[in-house]
Amino acid sequence: MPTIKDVAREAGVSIATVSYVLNNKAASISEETRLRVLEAITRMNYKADVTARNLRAQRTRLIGYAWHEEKPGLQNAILSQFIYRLAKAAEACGYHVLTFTFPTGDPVSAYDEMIRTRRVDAFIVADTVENDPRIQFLIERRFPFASFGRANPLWDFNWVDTDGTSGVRAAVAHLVALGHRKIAMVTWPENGLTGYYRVLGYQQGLADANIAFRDNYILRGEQGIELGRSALAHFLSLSADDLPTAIVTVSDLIAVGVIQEAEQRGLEVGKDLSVIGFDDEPMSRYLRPPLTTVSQPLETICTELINMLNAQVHEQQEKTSQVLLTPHLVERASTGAPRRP
Amino acid sequence: MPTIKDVAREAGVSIATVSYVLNNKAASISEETRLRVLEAITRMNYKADVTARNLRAQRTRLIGYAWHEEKPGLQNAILSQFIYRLAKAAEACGYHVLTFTFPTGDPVSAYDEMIRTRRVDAFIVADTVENDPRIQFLIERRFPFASFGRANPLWDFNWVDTDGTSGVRAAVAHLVALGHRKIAMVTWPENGLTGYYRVLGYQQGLADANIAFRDNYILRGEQGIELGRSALAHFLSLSADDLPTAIVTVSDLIAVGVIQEAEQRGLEVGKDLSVIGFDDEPMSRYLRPPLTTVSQPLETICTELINMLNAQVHEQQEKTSQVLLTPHLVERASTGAPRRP
DNA sequence: CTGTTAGCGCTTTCAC
DNA sequence: GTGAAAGCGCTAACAG
Repeated sequence: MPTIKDVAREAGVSIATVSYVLNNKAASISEETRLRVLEAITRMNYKADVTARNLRAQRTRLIGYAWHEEKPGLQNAILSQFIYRLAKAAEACGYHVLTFTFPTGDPVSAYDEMIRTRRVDAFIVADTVENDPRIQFLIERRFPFASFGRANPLWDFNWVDTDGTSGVRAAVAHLVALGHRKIAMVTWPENGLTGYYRVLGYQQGLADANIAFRDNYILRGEQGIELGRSALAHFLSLSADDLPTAIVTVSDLIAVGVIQEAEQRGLEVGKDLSVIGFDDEPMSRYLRPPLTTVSQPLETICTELINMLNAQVHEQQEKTSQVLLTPHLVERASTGAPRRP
Repeated sequence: MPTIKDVAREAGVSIATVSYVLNNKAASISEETRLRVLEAITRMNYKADVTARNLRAQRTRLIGYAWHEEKPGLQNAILSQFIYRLAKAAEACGYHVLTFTFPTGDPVSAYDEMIRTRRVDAFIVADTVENDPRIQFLIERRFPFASFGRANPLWDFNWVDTDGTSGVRAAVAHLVALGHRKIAMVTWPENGLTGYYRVLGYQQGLADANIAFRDNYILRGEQGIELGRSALAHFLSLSADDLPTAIVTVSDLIAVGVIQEAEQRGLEVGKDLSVIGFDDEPMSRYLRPPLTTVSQPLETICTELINMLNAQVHEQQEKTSQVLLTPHLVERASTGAPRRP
């Protein structure tokens, strides 16, 4: 591998000159030598050693992303799309994404290690939980990071999030427009922030249409498909008059469960029962019927996150920013007018 | 951030001494100074700067992994599990995984860039295709890498792969044991190597049971769920006598499509029709019925890959190795004895 | 305009 | 046993 010295020798100049050419330093290099150096560079197929550059510049151009242990069946395909888009957005700014893992019990020390060894310039945190200890830690440490997801309304840090409230609200509005009045919801356990905002959207959507909120129309649980199945079973066990005609869920996976159970019980989804998911996973358009769902604007999320990092790292900006992105509803065939409104 | 100098000053020794202690260099440091240094290190919360170390050692302790653009609906959840396990296996050896992306048209130049800038010490290549240009390039370049997946039987390089042949063969054997004789297969287009090996297993499985191979029992296509659906539709269009009682597929996603179509047509999967997938995706156990499938030994795959890299990078080993891992069949309820054998 | 030189933080000979 | 010093490959004052 040629170094800057080799190029300098080849071009008959000093290494400083090569460096100037490399970095387009205004320190005006004569066109003649510039070309000579450039020619030597291409001839030797030279590229600057990034480690040496980084040592000199005291940065790594690396963004840390902690890879989450996936609980079987619980995770969605969204995260893997997310990291792909993140890598792309990072590359557009000359960064790369360095992945690492952390033990479930102790999320913080893996981040700490990365900071102390100066492995990365910043972090992207995703899949956050309420009062996420990683975020608390990074705030205290005053280390640059941006989060996909909120953690605590009182904490001041950079985050981007999908506005789950408006997403679910739009979902409910869509159902109401179709003529539904008996709309149930399936969501995660009570302690999560993401679920909280989505339930809020559900309640707002009902309120918009002057529909009373009923406790027995909301069901909570952990596991995606299973949850969807048991949720529908639960709703169908209500008295005939109370049977919901539509079900809003907080993930496509849950919606899949609802659809499976419905088909098995001979209900035609989209006709007898309307179902809405959340995420717009790649497979959702291929379900039968294709799933109406709320689409997460992943690409925008990622570019926003990277922008925040840039603002923080480069421009030493102290002010944090928060971005709430309105998702859009993708109307497909799993929703339709109720049979008996 | 404290540097080695700060520690040296704090402990009243030279930086060399600190370095010796840090690296447990046999250059016998007296127990007394060793403790003094150690104490200074903890007091200052010091950790060696990894960039400086890397520059000195001429390595990065980074493994490059190119993130593939995911075609919506085509990808499986396996890859995202794979990269998590890979990150874990890498960390066990003091490495981290650096992700990058490449444009579909030109896979090679992104790898080239990483090499020339000395960004990574090695690559892990996954999701390979026949005659994969990335592999050809890395072989020519003589750059350390290991591949999850084969590419060309004539090329000599490090790879680990799931033995699709034995996996599908076992799947067929399972069906035969249950009493099936009319076993069809759904697979990818003809040009892929992975699909080739799996079809081979299908043929071997039939041969094992003295069942004749029929052309119209094999269907090919691209898109997972859709393919499964249309495949079943095709098979059901055969004359009554020819109707297959079991279907083997090359992915869980395809199997999902088959199951969906079957349910919709009133067939009870596991009774009227047996279906087998491949991959054992996280969600597959939660399908109704739970999917019988061939499980990829991801954890072993990843540790093997990292081992190969270690052998190549550390021990300058020239000899390549190839590992074919036998997957195991996970028997669940989507398979059962045929109704009319 | 170009070259000399001092580091960035660390490891490792080579002296003492 | 410990320290001085060279140097990994690069950038950026500072001279000239």
